[in-house]
Amino acid sequence: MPQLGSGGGDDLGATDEMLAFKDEGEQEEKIPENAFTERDLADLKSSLVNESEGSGSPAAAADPQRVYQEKLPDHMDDAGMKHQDPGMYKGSAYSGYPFLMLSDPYLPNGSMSPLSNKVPVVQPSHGVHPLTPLIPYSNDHFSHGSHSPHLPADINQKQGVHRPSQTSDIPGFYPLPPGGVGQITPSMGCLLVALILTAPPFVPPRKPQPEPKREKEAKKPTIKKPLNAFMLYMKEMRAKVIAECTLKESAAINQILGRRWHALSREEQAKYYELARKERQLHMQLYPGWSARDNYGKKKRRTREKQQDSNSDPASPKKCRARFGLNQQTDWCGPCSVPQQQSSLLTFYSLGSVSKQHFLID
DNA sequence: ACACCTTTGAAGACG
DNA sequence: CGTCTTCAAAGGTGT
Repeated sequence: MPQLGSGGGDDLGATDEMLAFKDEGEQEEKIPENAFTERDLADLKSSLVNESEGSGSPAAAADPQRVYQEKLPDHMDDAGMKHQDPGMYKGSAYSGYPFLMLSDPYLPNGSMSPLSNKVPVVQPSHGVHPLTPLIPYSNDHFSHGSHSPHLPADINQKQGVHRPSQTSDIPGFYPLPPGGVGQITPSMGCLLVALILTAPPFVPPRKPQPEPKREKEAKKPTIKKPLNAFMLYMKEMRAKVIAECTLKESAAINQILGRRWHALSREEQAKYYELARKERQLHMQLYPGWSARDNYGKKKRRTREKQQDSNSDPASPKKCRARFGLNQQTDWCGPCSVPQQQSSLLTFYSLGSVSKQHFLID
């Protein structure tokens, strides 16, 4: 491992990161540390170190380019989506893919990709049913109208969107339709059969819909943004971090996840970038007319004052990169969050040259 | 009930 | 083109 700058006596591969995080004192204080047991904290730190080692390994360091979605091989490009893309996840790169691969609920016959015959590799998230896929889009999007259980009625009808038939390779991040169980093919295996046989017959309660709810349903459903790579990573790892840290506060969890994200190896991150790319493609196919702008203003945003505060943070990664003329794509900014009103040493890892530079922020 | 916090990345808006 | 803004998830917390 190229130890650049520091590294001296520490035997930990990710000394730089760890030291930087600790030395800067940054957001550690924001995390309610009293919520950690000593062991949890140790575990967390140790896990961070282990992951950091991965990112700092010679192999990772030798990787000249970070694999962002724009830089992914062309063979994974649109062509793959247009033509069934049969081998997308067949490669070894995804052999251990942690997400549950379910049948594409949008296929007319609910057929599954051959890949789906593989045993779903699920890291059983705590409190998450093992059969529960990671679902980025709310069921609301698909529960409007009996004619089209999968798509918002307005989109389905207005835009004539047909469910893509080429998405069998797309991870099953989308909700199963209400009758989805019946569409699951034998490839889902005996497990579902057993579940169905042992479970009492499910008779959906025929509760009359209250009028207000109907009004709500009549409202145009909000189509959420597709999740980006980090969001997908968070979704997968949140339960794990919560279990490790006995933390529940999302803000603190997200801070940890952000660090872990940086500690991931390029290859690990590439998996999520690729998945996010496919998510976007699927989203585009499902909602061709949708724009992120559609959701602008649907959330009440914080006050202008707050926004300016956050923007004035001199240590935000974006600002750091911009400030020092670093490449937003290839230069990874190390621990950038520094206590406000305080000078701090920032560390940048330029992937091109595998060099490391320090900048003093005032 | 709902905004805020906190993270990264994508996309739109804007100068 | 570069920069800024907004939103995506999540759940405790505060108003």
